Amino acid sequence: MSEPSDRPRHFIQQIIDADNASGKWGVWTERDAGDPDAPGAVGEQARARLGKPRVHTRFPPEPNGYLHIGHAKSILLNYGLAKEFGGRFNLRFDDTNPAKEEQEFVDAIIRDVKWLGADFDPKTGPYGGGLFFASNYFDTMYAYAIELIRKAKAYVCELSPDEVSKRRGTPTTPGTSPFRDRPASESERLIAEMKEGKHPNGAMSVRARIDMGSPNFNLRDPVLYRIVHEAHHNTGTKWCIYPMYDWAHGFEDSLEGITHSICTLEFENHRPLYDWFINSVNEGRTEDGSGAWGKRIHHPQQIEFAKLLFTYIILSKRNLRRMVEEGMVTGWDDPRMPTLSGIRRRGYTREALQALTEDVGVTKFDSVIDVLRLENACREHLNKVAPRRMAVLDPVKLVITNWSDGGASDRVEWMDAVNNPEDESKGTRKIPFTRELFIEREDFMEEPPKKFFRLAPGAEVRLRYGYWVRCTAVKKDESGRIEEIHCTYDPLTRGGDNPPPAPDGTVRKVKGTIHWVSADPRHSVHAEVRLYDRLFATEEPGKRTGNFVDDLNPNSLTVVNAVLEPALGGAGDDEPRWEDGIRRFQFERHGYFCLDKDSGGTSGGLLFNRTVPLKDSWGKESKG
RNA sequence: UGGGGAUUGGUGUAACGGUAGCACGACUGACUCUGGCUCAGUUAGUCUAGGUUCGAAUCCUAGAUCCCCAGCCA
Repeated sequence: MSEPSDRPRHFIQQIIDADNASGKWGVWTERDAGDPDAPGAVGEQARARLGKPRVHTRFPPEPNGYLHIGHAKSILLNYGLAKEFGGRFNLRFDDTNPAKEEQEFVDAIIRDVKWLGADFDPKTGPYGGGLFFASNYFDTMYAYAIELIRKAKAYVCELSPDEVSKRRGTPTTPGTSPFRDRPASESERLIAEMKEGKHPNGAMSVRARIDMGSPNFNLRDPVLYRIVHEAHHNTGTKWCIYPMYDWAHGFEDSLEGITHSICTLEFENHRPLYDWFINSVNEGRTEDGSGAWGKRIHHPQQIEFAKLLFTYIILSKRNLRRMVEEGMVTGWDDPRMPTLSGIRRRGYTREALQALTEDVGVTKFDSVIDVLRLENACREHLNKVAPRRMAVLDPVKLVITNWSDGGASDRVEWMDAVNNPEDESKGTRKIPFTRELFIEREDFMEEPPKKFFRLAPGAEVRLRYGYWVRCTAVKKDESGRIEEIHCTYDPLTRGGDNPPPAPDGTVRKVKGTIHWVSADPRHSVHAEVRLYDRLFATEEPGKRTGNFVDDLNPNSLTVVNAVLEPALGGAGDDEPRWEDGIRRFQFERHGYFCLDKDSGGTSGGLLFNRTVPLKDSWGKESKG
């Protein structure tokens, strides 16, 4: 199923190759390979999986915010590995802190992960391993905690959070707790009381007894459970104690049979803890379950990689949340936001994200990707598939003074326009050409600089798919603003084609081609078009002043009233079936745009978002 | 100045003791009914200093720089 690739294999693929070769994780069996009788690709994969080396990955978000493009790398990496090796991929909510987590985020995350194409559902996804919640493992984790207390590897500590912090020690001096040697029976009684809600928040905690002198602070008797009297989105008020990340995470992976637990670099210091907890539970346990402690539990391997960062973009959940809460943007799905919901609404495609993440690779080096690459990945995909349309964003009227030479002056000529020059199969559509048109104001200059190939007094240009026109006059209002550009057209250039050679053999050429839309209200539609630019004006928002707000780009949104060719008024037969339901177009010579979800809403008007502009080598040059 | 990671053109990434390659960008040019696309070409790199070796980006030693860690966050 996975495409053969000549790309070099990144370090995680190499680890898995080696694991598979050594048989480290065993093979898929009837018990965990999935339903072989399921219809289609799901059953097919389940059958194909049997007897093959196990590769089981997961994406474990905390539902305390929306997912962003950084997460896309992790999702695509984990899902991609499962797919490449014919394994399975889980979506698991790491919902161990009721104070921060909400159902809204759970729903949004599920939506975004699905949109990316990482189908975790074993009923529909051939590589789907399932949807899980860490909170469903709380009972098991609690039992493990009791086990560790009985093994003298954990204790209840009655130090306050503040005291624990104070007694943490320094890199070279060990920390202390007066409770680490108390009898197991006492700890067992207290943890039960904590669980029953007999103690207020912060009164005590359960701690692992590891090494108060470790230079790795994570090992200085880390907290396993803290008291939190708060309702949980999944377990309600059942629990008054909640497990900490380190204590919970390895068990979540273990319980789900995860083989490769992939996380980001900052968790490297936590790996000893990940291993210590599982090893501690396994101490005294046996392969066949004989003995006092029962059967050994599965021990996945944690692997860390560098997260994805971009220039001009902020990806900290805390700051994204702040932008939403303080109204710097309209919401988590504001098209300027780097959230998956935001860039989806902006018009980005999952294919672009897939291509980009594939492109930047997987390493342990903290790299920062130039946003241009994100934009380019999007252009590259959209260029291949987006249907072309004509739209004038800043209209000025163009009047063809000799239109009546070719017939009635109010006649409409229907021109053939190519839908996608990159894809002949997309065919053509008809666009109405009339005596009065709109062209882009910036496509005309009274005193053009050298190399300005567009319209100017006396100059001739091609109206794309229309006619060649030559400017003969300009009409201005009192303020000197151009109201109308008067032109004559050449009937021999219908469709925008070159005219036949003159009798003496010379071929007339035109340098510029500009787009246009009929000015006749019956043959055009209007729309609000939102032109988005970067949310931040500096490469590293917040670097200068310490506050990212200072680097907000005041021009991140420009709203214009545009006039569009009529085909944009409704879905056309020539449009692709976008799998995610979003209708995307290229507005010729402008860029890529998509219909906003609020389009045709209460106001009834069309509403487009600019996803990304086309590259513009003229704009670059003309600015100097 | 404790511990854990990392360092190859402007950016990202390969080379796993044997020709430093690829992609993006930038710059030239060609082509073009989108100043888009496409095509061709140019540009530019092994953090430093020693050592091992016939041969080092790769191994060793010392150093430099950057990132992470003292939440009852994840």
